Amino acid sequence: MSKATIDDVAALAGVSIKTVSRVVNKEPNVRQVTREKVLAAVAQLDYRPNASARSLAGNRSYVLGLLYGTPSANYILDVQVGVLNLCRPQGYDLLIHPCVYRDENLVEDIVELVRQKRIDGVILTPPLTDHMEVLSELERLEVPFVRIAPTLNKELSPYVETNDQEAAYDMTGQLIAMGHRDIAFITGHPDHRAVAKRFDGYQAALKDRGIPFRPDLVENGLNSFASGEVCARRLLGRQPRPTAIFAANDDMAAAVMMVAHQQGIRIPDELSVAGFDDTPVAYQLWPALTTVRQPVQQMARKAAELLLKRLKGKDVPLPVGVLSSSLILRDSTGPLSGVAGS
Amino acid sequence: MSKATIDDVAALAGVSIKTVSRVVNKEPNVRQVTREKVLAAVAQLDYRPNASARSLAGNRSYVLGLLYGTPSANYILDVQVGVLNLCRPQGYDLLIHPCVYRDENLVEDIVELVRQKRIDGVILTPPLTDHMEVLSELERLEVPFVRIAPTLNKELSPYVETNDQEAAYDMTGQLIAMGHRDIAFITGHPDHRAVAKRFDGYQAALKDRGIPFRPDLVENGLNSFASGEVCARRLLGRQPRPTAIFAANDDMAAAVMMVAHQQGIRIPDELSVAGFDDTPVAYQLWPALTTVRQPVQQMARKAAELLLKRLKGKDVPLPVGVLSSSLILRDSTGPLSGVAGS
DNA sequence: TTGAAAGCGCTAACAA
DNA sequence: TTGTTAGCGCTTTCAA
Repeated sequence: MSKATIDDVAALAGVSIKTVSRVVNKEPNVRQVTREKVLAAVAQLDYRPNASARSLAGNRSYVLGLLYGTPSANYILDVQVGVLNLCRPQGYDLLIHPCVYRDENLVEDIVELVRQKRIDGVILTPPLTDHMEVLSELERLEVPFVRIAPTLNKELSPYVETNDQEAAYDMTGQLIAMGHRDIAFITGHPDHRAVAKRFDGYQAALKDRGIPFRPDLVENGLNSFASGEVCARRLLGRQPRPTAIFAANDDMAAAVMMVAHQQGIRIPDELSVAGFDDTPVAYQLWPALTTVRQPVQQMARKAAELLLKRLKGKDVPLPVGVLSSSLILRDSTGPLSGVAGS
Repeated sequence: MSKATIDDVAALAGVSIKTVSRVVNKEPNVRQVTREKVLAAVAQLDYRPNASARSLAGNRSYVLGLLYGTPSANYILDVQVGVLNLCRPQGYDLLIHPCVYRDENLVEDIVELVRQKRIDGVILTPPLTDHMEVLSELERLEVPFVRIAPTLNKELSPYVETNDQEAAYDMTGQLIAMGHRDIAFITGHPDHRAVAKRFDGYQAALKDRGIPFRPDLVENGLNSFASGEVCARRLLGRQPRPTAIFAANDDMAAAVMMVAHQQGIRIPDELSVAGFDDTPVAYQLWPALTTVRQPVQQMARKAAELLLKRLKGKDVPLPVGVLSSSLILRDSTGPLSGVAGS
């Protein structure tokens, strides 16, 4: 009973294998009685279609590939969950494929994956979303793909994005509204262009509020805690010292908080700190970190949805999903003590 | 050129397809000249064996399945990386399969995955490692599996484990050596038996050092930050107040630190805090958290290694891997101020 | 609405 | 050391 094939089912149900195939694949044009007969046989034999045979004959695998560089664990896991939640109920599984962005075998690895496993579709996360070589290779392979938060060549594929820039703009606006004028910014990793938009939002907010931009209050981080620490030390040495620091991600913001603690700078009384991403770290810090939450799971789910739609031929011309990030105001930001608000 | 088959290669190389198959699968008994001819043809045609055909004919898929409940993102990602590092170079890919431990479809889902995708082997992480129903189903399906940190029925499969209990023992010993006597413990989620061993280590250390066990200094957490917060408030209300709190994981330890901060209790002067896992949170907290680091990636790698060995028939009788955790002493623990060390 | 027959591209006996 | 011949279990024309 452990390995019934389509022939067994057909024999038991007294129909041809083609009919079994129709029923199993939920195709139309099968009489209700026939369908029921087949389903009964399927149940009785505990029949499971063999994915390999199906894949070989049908030239598709019911497997999606998830390609990612090495962003944070939480981000990736959220993406995985979001994608799986949508695609598993539809019979698709997920093959994961972490990549090293600067690896010379990057493209070759991907080609191998797609061609060998007959991957039906690919989902890309930053910074791979903007790796032109990868993108053109995927096009050459004619495998449909969808991108989460791409920044370049958006016409190349369906994609999902958030309003990062706007969120950074709003966060900066909040700080300004609290009375801050000397607001520093720690940028993200240069490979990670999505993160660059956050800096744009910061600059735009300053400009719109007529706050002079101080280049000495910008430090370039690499998304890591360690890089944030270096930036924080520099920024806290500037004169006049910034009264708020906005980091392009939570890890770097956490580093700012640590440096501030070490230097006896009180948060938020003497220094407000804001991050971006709302990682678990954010609420485990003390004081809890003000940050921006991206709906990562939903983005991934939406991306999977767009991809599956493509696979099923519903060829909507370049569908695009836009989801909103939200400000999470916690305790690490506040009005300057002894400073009047604006 | 995009879809050469084994026949094309055979034709171009002037050999039979069986010979091509031999070369591609690195089988012995092929003359060097022949091998080179074939490899040249493979390169020229950019031939990639079709995984589905291979799987169908050979009755195996070159895909491993990773089953996990919902432990932390970092843990899972480390496991994924560790497994992939070992299995990708050997031609195996990884299908991920997050499970809901208490879901009634749990077993059915797994059966479907294994049978449909013809998964060659399965890797289990806690708490699924101890889910008897899942285990016996896997046995019935006759799919080889390996477990990471199982606590029950260890004879059922190869497995990899660490010396959790010993590490907890050592950590407790450290606290005692620093002069602490009233050491509290926050236990982990009851489904997660691996975490229970940490409590055993704590108790053993107290006993061996002749420190009376105070049941009022034990609180039952659920591995989450929120549960840790509740436990911390209770523990810090006990009389006499504990001078150290050892939590079964970092998230709960982080909660202890937050509550201490809120109550104005200085760390480590008035309270030492220790965690377990060395998650990124640990060093982003202030003061940085003393904790225990498990070599998760290496464990996963080892697990994959044991599994692949099994698949290749080298049937070592129940191989077992044991790796060591290490204490990471940071700033959240220290001698009591004004209290003489032991 | 149903079925018959022909592969999909490979591996696995078995021969030679 | 190499080749021949069957399938693996499905999907897909194309007929009926």
